[in-house]
Amino acid sequence: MARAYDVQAIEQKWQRRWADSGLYEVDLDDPRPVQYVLCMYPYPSGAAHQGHVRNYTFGDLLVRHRTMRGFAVLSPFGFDSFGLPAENAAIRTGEHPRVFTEARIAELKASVQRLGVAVDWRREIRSHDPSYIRFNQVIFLRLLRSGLAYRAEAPVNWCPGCQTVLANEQVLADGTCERSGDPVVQRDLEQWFFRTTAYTDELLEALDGLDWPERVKTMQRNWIGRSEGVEFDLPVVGAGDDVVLRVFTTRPDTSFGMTYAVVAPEHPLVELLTTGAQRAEVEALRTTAAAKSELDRTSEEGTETLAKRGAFTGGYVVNPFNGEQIPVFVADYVLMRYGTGAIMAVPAEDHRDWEFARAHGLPVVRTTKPPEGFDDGAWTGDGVKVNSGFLDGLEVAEAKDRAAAWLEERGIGTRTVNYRLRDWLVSRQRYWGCPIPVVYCPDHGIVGVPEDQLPVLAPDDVEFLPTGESPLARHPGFRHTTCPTCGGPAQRETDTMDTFVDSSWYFLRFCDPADEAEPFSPAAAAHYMPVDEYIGGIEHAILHLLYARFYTRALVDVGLAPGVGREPFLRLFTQGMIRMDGKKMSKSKGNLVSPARYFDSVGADALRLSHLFAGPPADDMDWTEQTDQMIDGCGRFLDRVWRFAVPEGADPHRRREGDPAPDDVALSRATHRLVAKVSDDIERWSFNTAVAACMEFANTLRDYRRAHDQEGVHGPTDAAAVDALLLVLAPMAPHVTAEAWERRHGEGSVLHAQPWPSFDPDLARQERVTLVVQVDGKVRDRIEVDPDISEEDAVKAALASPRVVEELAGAAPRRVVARAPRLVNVVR
RNA sequence: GCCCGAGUGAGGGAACCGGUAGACCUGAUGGCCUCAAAAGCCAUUGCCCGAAAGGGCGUGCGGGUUCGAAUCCCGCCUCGGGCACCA
Repeated sequence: MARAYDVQAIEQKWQRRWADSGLYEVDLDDPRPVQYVLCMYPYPSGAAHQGHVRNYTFGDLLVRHRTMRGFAVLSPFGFDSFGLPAENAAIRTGEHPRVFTEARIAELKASVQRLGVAVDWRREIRSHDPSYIRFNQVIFLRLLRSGLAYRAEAPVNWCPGCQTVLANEQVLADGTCERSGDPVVQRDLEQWFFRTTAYTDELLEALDGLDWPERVKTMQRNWIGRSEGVEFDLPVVGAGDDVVLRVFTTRPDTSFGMTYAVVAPEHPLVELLTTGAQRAEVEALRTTAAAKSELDRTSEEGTETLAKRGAFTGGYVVNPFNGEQIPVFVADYVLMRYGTGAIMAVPAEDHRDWEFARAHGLPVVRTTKPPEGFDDGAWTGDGVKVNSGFLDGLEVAEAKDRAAAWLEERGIGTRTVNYRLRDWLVSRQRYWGCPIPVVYCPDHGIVGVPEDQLPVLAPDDVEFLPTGESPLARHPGFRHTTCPTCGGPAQRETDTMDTFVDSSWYFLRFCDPADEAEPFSPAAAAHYMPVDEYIGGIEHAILHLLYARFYTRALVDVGLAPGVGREPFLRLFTQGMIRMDGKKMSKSKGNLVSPARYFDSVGADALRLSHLFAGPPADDMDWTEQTDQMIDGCGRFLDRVWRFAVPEGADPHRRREGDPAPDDVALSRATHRLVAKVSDDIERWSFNTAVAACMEFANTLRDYRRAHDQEGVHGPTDAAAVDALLLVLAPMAPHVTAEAWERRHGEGSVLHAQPWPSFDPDLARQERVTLVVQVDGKVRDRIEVDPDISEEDAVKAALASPRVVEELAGAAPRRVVARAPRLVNVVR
């Protein structure tokens, strides 16, 4: 495609110019009001792909736009550089993860710079840098000291073949190890945790005040999974007065309908409940349950398996509501870690209980009257209570409350809240991550490495073997150390932190990236935080965003971030993903379309513009055969803009001065409308229509110039139109607009240092608007009217329309609806 | 199964509060320019009837509310995403 200007030379020139001028560098003493615009820092997987381009195009638009609006915009960039892919590559090729990772960072950084993104590169951080590791570890130790980090036994995925713990991602869907193919089992091992559950309620409640997509907030709410209910005791038959089975339910109103109870295989009362005759069956069930991972336990379905997954213990408990004895089953679908590890079963009002009761031939007693015509299955909806003693006749909500109060009065139950959210397991048996700075001393137990000895760095002289075991665990020099307290021989922790820890505070480090004394100065963090616009993929809706919210609170509470707000991200924008052939475009799917070829052909401006123009930023975008043509179209548009702004050779348009003629005023009005429209569209993230408005304006400008070919265009009006177009396009296609501006206004005039254009609302209003005249809701005429036309005059004009006169044929209209100046509807 | 989100020309999309459906772009067709091509420029482009003027239909499907529905309500269908034994 032949272009109107030298794309490569101009883009290179301005990228250098922006970097050299420090236009986008901000400091604490900057007098301008602050904005913090941040794109989620990327895992460096190599050169940028289209997802990055889309992300950074949106972010850069905001950075440049807000800078022009007079803000000091903090726009940092960094790399989430620890992670599994580098270590897997090391195992495959023997190349050290650092070498591998830094090469990928160089590639990604080069392509981000080639995109022309405005970044304060002085603030670049990489999570594998020793300074970042150091403060990661400082924070860990502070959390440890305050009890927010702790070590405990937890069920983990264990591969017997590899003799190691696996991450969930390394367990295949069929429950086998991705490397050895052995079935993965659950094992209890000591692991490190962060106490996210200390903030459960706050994390849930504070969601209401966030300017985030409702979808993301809902996902977080579901993930936290708050459920209110009641815990109460069922006395165990024949086991003495104080032996009780405690159950949790959200439906205490259905208690009269419980016809059996179920306990988890690991439940401590299983031994006691199981009778001799049932022992073999119960033991068999417990053994298979223990061998299964939770994934297995939760993936089976159907009545047949339900029958096999539960066994009668032979024991009975008493329903305190009606004194009836009910059998106790053990089943693997009841989870020990949730609630009390035991449930009451009400088959009439719970789907799973219904299925289980059918499989085991257990009775069903309805306690909520189902609606007419509903006769089969569990009814979980509202209704009037029946068969429920003192609850009879009440509605479900009221009955829940009464039943709970009844239990509390008798001292056999309490209202409780259960959550799905668990503490965050942060230890990884991995090399390429931040070492956990802890030592195990035979005499002093867990001892944190003193802060002045940080960072604890992983040694480089390790072997990467395909055993699945971390090289750190096999490195005697790293492993054997001395106790910081007593100096005696001790063992170093060889686990590293989950990489989500790194990404949970990098936005704070960006505020003060060179600080050698502390993770960040609280004053600097308070100055820039919270992030005003956080932009990234929807795939981070739960984990990263929840962890970062937790971590920010924890940092405030342990005293590292006084004065910083508890919510890190004021506004969140989740861009849609790019799909190709119906699949997400990603490296692992092998369907990447590299931005590099567009940089080399149409240039960064055209590629950026096409991402903005393709559709709403939040929507998914399909990359098809037509996408290339669309990108070319954006290049053609930029060529037109260039030719408008920088005429080649002699200016083909004669220019006149003096008073503007009506046509000139019309162009001036269109210019004000353009500025108004683009300003508004950018505020509401409607970038695609902002681009469309620019294209429409270019058509208007073309028509104006063509119409005045003979007598000449009005110089000042024409120049103002072109300048306005360059200014509003400046955040979208920064290079070509910057060059065109400089050629028009002379060396030293920097487009992106100009203030964002203002507009006159009076001029931006349409001079004439189209009044639509309908008869019975069908369009019959269009009349050009003054935008201030009164309703009365609008009706008068409509009724005078020949088309309306014809339709009415002399009859009086039954009704006339007027919405001046847009519409009059004549109803016959 | 439950909870979200989305369905508009040949394609991407626009219509922000219920008021001209299809802005803008891509593609396609025809034309101008050219020795030719590229680039550029011009015109047409939802479907049907009609020579035209004009008319009818049309926003996944079926109903409803309204003077008026892509937009609101009810019931379906399809696609995408999240959660998925959480008691």
